[in-house]
Formats: sequence, structure tokens, C-alpha cells
Amino acid sequence: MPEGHSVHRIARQFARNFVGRPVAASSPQGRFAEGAALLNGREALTAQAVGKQMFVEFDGELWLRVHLGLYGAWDFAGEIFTDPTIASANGRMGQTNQRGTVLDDEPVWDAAGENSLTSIGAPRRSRVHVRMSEQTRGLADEGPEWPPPVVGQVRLRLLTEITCADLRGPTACEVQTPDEMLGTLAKLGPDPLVGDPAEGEERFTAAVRRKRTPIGLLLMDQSVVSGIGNVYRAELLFRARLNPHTPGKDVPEEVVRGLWRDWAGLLRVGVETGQMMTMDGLGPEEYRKALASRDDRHWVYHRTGLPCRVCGTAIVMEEAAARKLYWCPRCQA
DNA sequence: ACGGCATGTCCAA
DNA sequence: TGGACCTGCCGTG
Repeated sequence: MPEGHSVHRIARQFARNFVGRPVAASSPQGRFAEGAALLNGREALTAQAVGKQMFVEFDGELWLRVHLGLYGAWDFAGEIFTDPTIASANGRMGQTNQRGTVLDDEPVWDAAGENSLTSIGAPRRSRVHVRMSEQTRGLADEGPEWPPPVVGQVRLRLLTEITCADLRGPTACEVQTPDEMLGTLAKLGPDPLVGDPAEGEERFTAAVRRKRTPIGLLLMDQSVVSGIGNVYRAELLFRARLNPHTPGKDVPEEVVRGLWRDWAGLLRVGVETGQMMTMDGLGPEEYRKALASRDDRHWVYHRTGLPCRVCGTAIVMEEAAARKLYWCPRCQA
């Protein structure tokens, strides 16, 4: 269940491990057989995230567009060259487990079989055979097999000589022409990590202040701003002490700009660490604790009935457009 | 074993 | 506005 930060991390993994190499594509599950056949054998040229979507460009003017939706995930295996801008190489990216541990940040098993965490810094190679299900954990122990055996429903498998990426459960997975790809891009609101952030701020501000729609809905609207999901939405609103029901028009311009800049900052941290850490001002010890337990990471998200961390008022939850919205009725009055 | 739930989106009524 | 879709995991019994 990725928000924008996860998709940026995944795109960087593709940039590192697939771009510049010929790629074998297949659809073990069969539901993407035609698309995989189109891509098979082509060289990957670029990989880029825009909001929650990832685009991989292949030679011959073909673009792979993937949207993970609620359940989608990429599993990486083989030799993984870690992008120095992200905190660790990982077996699985995109999904989180129910306890809320971000699987992005599961430790990597290196070639020697030692459990090691990669830190931000020089790129390194790691042998990854991490998947979180018991089923696959069992397989990983059976020693090196190449290519790795397919486990479960794999919509798309991308394979270089040394790296394997399996896609399961995406909401969208399609091959696009350049025009189609540009059409998709045109519908997406600005992403702080794509293009000029100052220009993004202008687009976002104009879009919000044009509409009567509540700001709580506008933040989730991918044509207004890209990459924000249910967690970041609730947290951004709290951090701005903004009532979710405030019509976009009525949010003061400086507050709207503040939302954009806050989003840009949270996204940057999320991409670097793989964590949706939305609380700041924590001491080192508190920070460690917050990372360890998902329940301590957020101001309001998933805290229905618990006391607000600032004023003690019970956090409320309401359904907004079929999604759960958490907020503090006092701080965000 | 089974039901419910999740960081998402689209579409028909 | 409600349901469909896609998948894995956790709590409950």
C-alpha cells in the first residue's frame, strides 16, 4: 500500500538495476502475456516515478506504466545494486505488513549470508533473497536458483542477467506509446520530486484555491497533487492545524503553500528512509521508538479515540469519500 | 479455516 | 455512492 515515497524508491531500484540492460519480460500468471511479449528483450532506458505511478522506458518507444494500487508489490531478487539515495536494498517494495513494519526496510542478506543493513552512502551489491511470506522464506533457504522459482501470482517478471523483479497484484500494468504516456502524465498533479518544485507549488496552489472541494479531499486528488495517500493526507492536515472540511478556496494562500512545502519535505524523508515518519521534534530515543512501532509514528493517523499528542482531545475518524480520515477536532478546529 | 482489513482507483447506477 | 478489483496478513474462533 504505497504512497508516493515507496514508488520513488522502487523507481530508483529500477534505475540502478535495470536501466542500461536488456530485459527479459514474461507474465508467469498470464494476465500480462501480450505486454510482456512486447517488452521482452528490449533495453530499459529510464525509470521514473510520478506520484504513485512508475514509468519504465524501453527502446523502441515503449513505456511500461505500473500502479500498485492497494495490494501491489515488487519483489526483487538476485544481485541488487543499492541506490545510494535510499537507505537499504530490499527484497520487497511497496507492501507493508499489517503490523505496519515497512518491508522496504527489511534487512538484506548479503552474499556471505550475513544479515546486514545497508546505510546511506556508497552503493553496494547485496544478494537478496528476502520475501516476507513463510512460503518464500522456505524457498530462499534452498540455495541459489536462477532464475528464482515463481511463487504465487506474478503478473510481470522482469529479468536481467543478474537481477529479477516480480510484480504482483497491481491495479495497473500496461505498455504505453509515448503519446499515451504523455496523456497519463498530463492528468497528474505536480510531484515535488519531478520537475521544478517552485512550478509545482504554483500549480498546486492555483488548483487548490480554485475549488470549493474540502481540502481533505483535494490532498488525495492525484490531479491536484501527486503521491499523497491516506496517511500523508491526515498527517499533513494535522501538521498545518487545518480542518479537513475547509473548502480549498478558503485556505489562506500561505497555508496552501505551506502544505506543498511540507509535503515536499515529508516525501524527501520518506524516499530516503523508506519510512512514513510524519512527526518531528523527537529526540534520538523517541525517534528510535517511533520507528520501531508504527503506532508511534503519526500525529493522528490510525489513532481514533486516542488522546491528541498536542492537546489531549480524542482523535476522531470519519469516512470521507470511502476513505478513513483521522483528525483532531480541537487542534484542527 | 475464515473473515476483515489495508498506505488505491475506476466505473456503473 | 456503492461495488469491484487485486493480494497478504492478522485476529478470531
